[in-house]
Amino acid sequence: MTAENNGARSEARGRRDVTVADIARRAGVSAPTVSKVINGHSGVALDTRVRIEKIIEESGYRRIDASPPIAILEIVFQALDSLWALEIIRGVEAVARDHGLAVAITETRGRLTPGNAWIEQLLQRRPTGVIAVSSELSGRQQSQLSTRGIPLVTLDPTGEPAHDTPSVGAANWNGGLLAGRHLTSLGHRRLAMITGPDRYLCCRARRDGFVAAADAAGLPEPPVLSPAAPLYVEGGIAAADALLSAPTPPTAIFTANDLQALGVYAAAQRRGLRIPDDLSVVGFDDLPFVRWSNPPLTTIRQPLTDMGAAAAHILIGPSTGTPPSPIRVELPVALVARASTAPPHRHGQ
Amino acid sequence: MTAENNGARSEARGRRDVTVADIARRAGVSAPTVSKVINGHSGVALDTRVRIEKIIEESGYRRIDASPPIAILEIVFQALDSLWALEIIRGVEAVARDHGLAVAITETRGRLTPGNAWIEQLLQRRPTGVIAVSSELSGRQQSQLSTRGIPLVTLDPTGEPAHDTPSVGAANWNGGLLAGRHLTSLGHRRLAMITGPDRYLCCRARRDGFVAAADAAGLPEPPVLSPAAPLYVEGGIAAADALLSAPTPPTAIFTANDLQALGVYAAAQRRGLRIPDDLSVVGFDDLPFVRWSNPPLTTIRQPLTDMGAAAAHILIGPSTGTPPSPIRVELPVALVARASTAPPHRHGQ
DNA sequence: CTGAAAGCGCTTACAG
DNA sequence: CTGAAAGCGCTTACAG
Repeated sequence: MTAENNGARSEARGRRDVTVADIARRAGVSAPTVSKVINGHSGVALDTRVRIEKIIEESGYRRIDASPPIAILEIVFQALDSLWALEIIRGVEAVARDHGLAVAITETRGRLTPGNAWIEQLLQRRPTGVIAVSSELSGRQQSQLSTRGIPLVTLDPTGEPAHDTPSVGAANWNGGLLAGRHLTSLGHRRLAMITGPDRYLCCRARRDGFVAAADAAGLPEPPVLSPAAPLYVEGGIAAADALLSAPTPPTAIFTANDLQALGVYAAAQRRGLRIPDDLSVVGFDDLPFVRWSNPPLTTIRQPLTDMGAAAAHILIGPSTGTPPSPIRVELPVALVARASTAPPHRHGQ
Repeated sequence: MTAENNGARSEARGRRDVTVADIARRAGVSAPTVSKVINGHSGVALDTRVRIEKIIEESGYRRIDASPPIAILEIVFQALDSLWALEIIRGVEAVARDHGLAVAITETRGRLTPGNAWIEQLLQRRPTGVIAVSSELSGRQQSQLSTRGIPLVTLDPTGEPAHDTPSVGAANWNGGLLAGRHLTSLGHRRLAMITGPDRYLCCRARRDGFVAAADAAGLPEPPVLSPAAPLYVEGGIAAADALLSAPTPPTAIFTANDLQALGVYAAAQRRGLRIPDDLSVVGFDDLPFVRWSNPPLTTIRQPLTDMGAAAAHILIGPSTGTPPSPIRVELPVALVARASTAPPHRHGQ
């Protein structure tokens, strides 16, 4: 008996599979210690653990008696409550489908880092790959995945992207810049922005790009920035109310996403402000229904479906077995000018 | 060490798993002989083989280190392009989550019956259950599932519900009735409805309920029914254009879903018709964003999230192993009166 | 924190 | 055709 094993469906393999014993030998430790590392048990010194993890990684270790990975791509969302999520799902699904994979969805219910119950369950499913959308796996969770050869991609990462995790995002800073330029070139001088939660890097990038555009246009005053508001309609309403109550209110508002922009619509409506005559509004995302809002919303289009597809490709691409290279894919963004923006002070009909 | 095993993720189980050794004991043979039978190797007398196979069957033997059926609920959609789908996903996800199950999504891209490639892949995944949303599995597909003990539930069934498949839906006929009553009690006499594709039973039920309300109110003429229109904004625009071009246009339009209602908004806007002053509109679904449309849409609320949750419960409930009983769950529907409806001919401000 | 020892479920090679 | 023995990959319990 050579390459064949037991306790497992023997699959024809060119080379002998690497075993726990192999790893132990290379790491100069015993098999039980390696076993502990693989299963995330405690009782292993940090440096030993790190050394072993590295060797596991290099060797491409996989349990010999493990069932083959399930043909599933897992997506983790913080919340599943906006078309935003569905657009991403569609992109992932289209690519997964073409490769005979299903798509599994879980929601962390607002938690930035999914719980450990989640990862345990996921590990049992042995998916082909994982896409974390606006979520951050803990270091332990990341190594649990890599130990088992399950690749991870971050979509629209919320914080410092981990060094070795590929990520996909949009050109957020550029989007903010486009919004700012559009408004200043229309002649607006008193700009404001409703910002999103600070922990999202994407929101900060949008804000910085917007401020940069105002700066480049030589505006006398920088844009007024609202305190961070939730990325929902309600968040937009509250922030817009505050902004529009100022002694000299802005003539144009850029929002961190489309939902907030709809909130600005509602707040403006209540005050009898007409859009775009009295107030210009620019959103971010270009969700399918905003072209049907009244008036149709000018917004920065983020290619959510393409982003989902790109993430899926990164996961599926290396079907040869090579782990995905640590890369960052940044997809372009575009201004979609519709009817919610116009030159300022255009009163009358 | 007793029920614990190795070479496998040990899962807490109430009862000890049956092993090859157990079977050997019961069959009065050695473990290697049982092993040969299981793996289809030669060198076992026919009667021995038959006896062992019988015991394996009875004992429900499963390799201890084999992966258990995957803890996944599969949802099949025809299209994944509306918040409608996401609401259902959320409902399923919440229940699945509580039971440690993931949710997998596939899209048939407009096909009423998913392809056979889909079911082959699904069978390999061994999901815990399947929810078909507005789709119909072929008889063969249904029996492929039932053979493997994978339960199926139909959500919002499009046609004749199969006799033995449980289904979940909304009180569509009643919803149509509510819409009609609301409009007639407001004083409307010239009603119209934009209908959905005929193959959807839900759309026909909505229409029939609406017509029944008009009838009950003693209207001189039955509602004008548009030809079947796609359940999207564009479908609503085209159908509304036709309806509003009539010599004596309707004063109120009921649509087969919210997206179509937004299409009516767009068509009305183009003609300079104000809602609700010149035209009342009632939608169906109550998608989250329609309360932010301008004016906020009066609509029939369909509890999509609850429907998803109900479907998941039917699948998960019989965790004892009994198949779900053939039932139909019909969830109630409610009128959500907002600002898109008013008495007719209320011209002036 | 570490690993020798024992054990598990399963399979192979081979003697009868 | 059958099974005792040896072996595999992995894990657990526990002594140091």
